[in-house]
Amino acid sequence: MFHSVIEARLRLAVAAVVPTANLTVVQVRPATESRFGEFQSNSLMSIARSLGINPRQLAADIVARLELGDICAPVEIAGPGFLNFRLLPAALVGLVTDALAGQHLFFEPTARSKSIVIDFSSPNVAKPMHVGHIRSTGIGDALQRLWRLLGHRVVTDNHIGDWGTQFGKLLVGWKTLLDRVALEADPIAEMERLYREVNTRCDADPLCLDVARRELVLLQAGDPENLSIWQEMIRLSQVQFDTIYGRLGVRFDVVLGESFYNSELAGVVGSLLSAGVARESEGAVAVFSDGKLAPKEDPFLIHKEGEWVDIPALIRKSDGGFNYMTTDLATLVHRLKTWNPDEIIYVVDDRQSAHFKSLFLVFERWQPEAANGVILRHIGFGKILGDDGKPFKTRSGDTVKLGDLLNEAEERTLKVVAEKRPDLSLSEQKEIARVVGIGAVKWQDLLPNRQSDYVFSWDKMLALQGNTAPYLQYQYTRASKVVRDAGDRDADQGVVLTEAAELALVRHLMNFGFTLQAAAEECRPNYLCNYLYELASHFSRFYEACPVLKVEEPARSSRIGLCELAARVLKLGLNTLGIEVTDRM
RNA sequence: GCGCGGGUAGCUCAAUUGGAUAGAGCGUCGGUCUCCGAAGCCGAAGGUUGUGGGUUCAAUUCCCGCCCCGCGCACCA
Repeated sequence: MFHSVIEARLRLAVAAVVPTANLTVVQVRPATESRFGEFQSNSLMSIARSLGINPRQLAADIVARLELGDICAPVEIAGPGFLNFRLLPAALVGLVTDALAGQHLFFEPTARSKSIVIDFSSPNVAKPMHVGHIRSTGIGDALQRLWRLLGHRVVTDNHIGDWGTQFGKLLVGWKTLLDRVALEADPIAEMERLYREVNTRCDADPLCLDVARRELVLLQAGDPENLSIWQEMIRLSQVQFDTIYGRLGVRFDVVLGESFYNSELAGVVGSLLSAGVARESEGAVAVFSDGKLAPKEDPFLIHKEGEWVDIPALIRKSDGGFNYMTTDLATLVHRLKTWNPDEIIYVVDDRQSAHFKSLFLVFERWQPEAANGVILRHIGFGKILGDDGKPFKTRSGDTVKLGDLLNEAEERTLKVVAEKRPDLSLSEQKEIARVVGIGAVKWQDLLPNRQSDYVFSWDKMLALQGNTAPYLQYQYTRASKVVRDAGDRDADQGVVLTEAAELALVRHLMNFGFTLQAAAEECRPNYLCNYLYELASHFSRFYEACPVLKVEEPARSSRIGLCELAARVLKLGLNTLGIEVTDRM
């Protein structure tokens, strides 16, 4: 790709002129405006600054050493020291020709493949998946697709909540209140009912709480009856997970729930104690501040009533039970041992950022060498809000179940499809409604910057105009329709790029790879969303301005080719976000 | 109180992490189908980027103060 060629050669030139320069800061990026050419570099100005020399003079010296005559017009030095790169028309034509010949699709796999574990979704056993799971699931799935597309080795791991204190109450409910018929009809709803009923009883009756605790202890001790009930609850929940993930097109390489690590937890605590990282406190075992960080940076300290006091991370409760910190440490160790990854990515709600900060620090203190060899990243995200600016709920104030949400998305879309396309059969309409409805939910979720909250709106996500999944999917159908109607393209006619709309489309296609890489590295799927929306707009303008099937050769074949490439990039890009396309809608 | 996010057009959000004249969508107003799919396209209006300083060729972005909003702050995850 031209981007990496230009960047590599620019680095060579910089190294020749300034041998001491840090070459990683030398970066080339797509030009912000077409009048600046195809690519630009702003890096020389900061290098000049750190060297205390005139940036334009430095730029002139470097440009004199720069060998790009085979692909670029003479490099322009603009303003205080920008470099502007304009591709030769033949280079652009060559790039498109190669793409049409199947040699690339405007991106290239990484030269340095990493292995990455991605932890996302993490639903709980015996509870319905709800709207809160969209974000982790959608963002996590998009990220794993992105990293894989670029040639990295990815392991996706669904860390299911299949262990914990809630099972005491669930067991009591199962043994005393279970309605077999209801369980048969809707197992999740029945288990949810059991939990709620026991929970309210326990709030009023301490005796009930005691019973629940006893059931939990029995479960943890391996009591056969409780164990088999627990396994049945997991099995029933897994059916729900599989249904939802099937509809979302999400799959995991491994599903290792919290319970998988039970046998490791005592060892983790023992190891942390003997390493001197943890100590006993008020009957519990906890990790305290080691005083090496400034109080403000230290997650194990908190400012209260005028002084800094300890807020240790608990790894064993005073009753002997373990916390999720302990489980997360055991999980981390297991992942390192099993996959030896370069990076582990946790796609979890931003509200848990303090937990991950603590987790990573505890691990560093516990196993410094291992921690040194892996990058641990908490990829957080904001909440989904309703129209009222408060967390998104149903009218009656309940959490919105994910299955219901997907149903509604499909139903609402079906109404639109039935109205717009009465000529299609019902089954075709339903298939379109499925693809568009699910796509709309995902797009709305992936489009905003992940760390900010966003407002959930049926009307906005299903709107047929504007920055929505239906708009992109529609542009895809237009492009692919032309390609279908065109029959075989005459490759011998060559690629001709004369119209402004053609050039704008090609320039944008060319930036696909740059965008994929940025989106993956920053773990920001919205970069790809923005890119694809712009691509769809560029295509639409091109389609409006340039007749395809009705124009003389060689423009005809050339433009069919552009439609084909736009369609392929749109489809691949959307698929990388976990969104499907249809040929008709 | 302390920490972490956030505050950008009437509304909902971007801004490739310090770049060139801060961009989209919705809404408003206007134009555009005898012509490859109008679920489209074109145009107009709309901004002191919460606020006050600072750093520099350049600040929505980095630093400091202040004002609002959300979230978190040992034995739930």
